Amino acid sequence: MDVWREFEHNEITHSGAHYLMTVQQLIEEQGYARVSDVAREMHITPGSASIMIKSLREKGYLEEDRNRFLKLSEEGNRLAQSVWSHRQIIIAFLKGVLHIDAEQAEIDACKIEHLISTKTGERLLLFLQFLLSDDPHGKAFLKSYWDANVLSICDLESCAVCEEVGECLVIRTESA
Amino acid sequence: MDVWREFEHNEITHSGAHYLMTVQQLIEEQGYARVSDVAREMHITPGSASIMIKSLREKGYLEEDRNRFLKLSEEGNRLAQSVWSHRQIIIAFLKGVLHIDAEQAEIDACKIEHLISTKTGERLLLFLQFLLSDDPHGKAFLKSYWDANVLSICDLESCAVCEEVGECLVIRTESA
DNA sequence: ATGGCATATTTGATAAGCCAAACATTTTAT
DNA sequence: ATAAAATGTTTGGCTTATCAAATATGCCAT
Repeated sequence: MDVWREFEHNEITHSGAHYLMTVQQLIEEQGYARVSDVAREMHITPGSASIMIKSLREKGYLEEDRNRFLKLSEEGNRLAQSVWSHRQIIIAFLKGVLHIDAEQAEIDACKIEHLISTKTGERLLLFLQFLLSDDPHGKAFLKSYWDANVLSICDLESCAVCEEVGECLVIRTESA
Repeated sequence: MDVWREFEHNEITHSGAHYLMTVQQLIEEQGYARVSDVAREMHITPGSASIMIKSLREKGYLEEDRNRFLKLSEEGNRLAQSVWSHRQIIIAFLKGVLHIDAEQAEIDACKIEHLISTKTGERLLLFLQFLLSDDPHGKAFLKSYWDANVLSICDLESCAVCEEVGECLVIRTESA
């Protein structure tokens, strides 16, 4: 009961998820991540970053070595990966199926990526995978759907299934 | 830029949306809504409700008559209606297409209903409407998709397109 | 080894939204 | 008409996550 209060009961907050993903991204891009790197990247003050990162350390999502270089714990990595995957899947669906423009798709995905359940993420992925599979019904359906609805109101330059759908699924299935 | 900060920039907060929908629901069900009715219905203290309702009044979403009976302003009504429609559409998609079980579908929908853009809600509705239309590609696709994927992992008692999809769409198109 | 810079942390403030508890007001019932 | 019950508001406290500004720590170069 009180489904509406579930809004706060999440594995990670929106803010927390973005700290973790930023650490992951910085390590990938430049090999390391310190408090100030995260702050710069996220456009928040070092003070805010310091406090939030301390809290994420205490929760076991982040670790710091003797030289103050951050890395994700196993749990932190799992979380960041999960949220990131959800984002890719949602963006692929919004752009590739519903033909939402890229900017809006990213905003929508960013808002809900940490809120959808594992099950929903999983099923949405299966759905997209089927649409891209060799089964002819998927393509026939999409074509028919776009012909009937979307093309007439579509504000995208291209209405083909976006490349990103394919990319995302590859990345996701590799890392899963 | 800073897409992740968009999370806070919404027309209404999660909490606010539920206050408005509760007022709407109470008026429908019992003809009136006072501060204490809303508090009781939402399982929050009258103090909290008093403060939040004052704030929603100041923002122009709620009005109070001389006898302290609440009603939605035009803007409040529009917002509540919009969030409620989004919820119905998302639930219909999660249950009817992805075969997420009812309980999880409601939780997921409740978390994201106030966060998705108007465009996304609109397109998702079109998508569902097409799936339910007379066009044969929709049905063929769904059957093929479920045969290939979902039936094998489906934990629902029934895998037919849920009744709710139809209901929701009727309600929505009537009120739109 | 001392000044200067980058980096990190702490402090005090803010905003939302909840709680409990005290207080105020209004309605109802006798 | 007055006591009791229902209803509404205020106050102070809590949490999360931000900011600005002050302070601390460490590092490098002269």
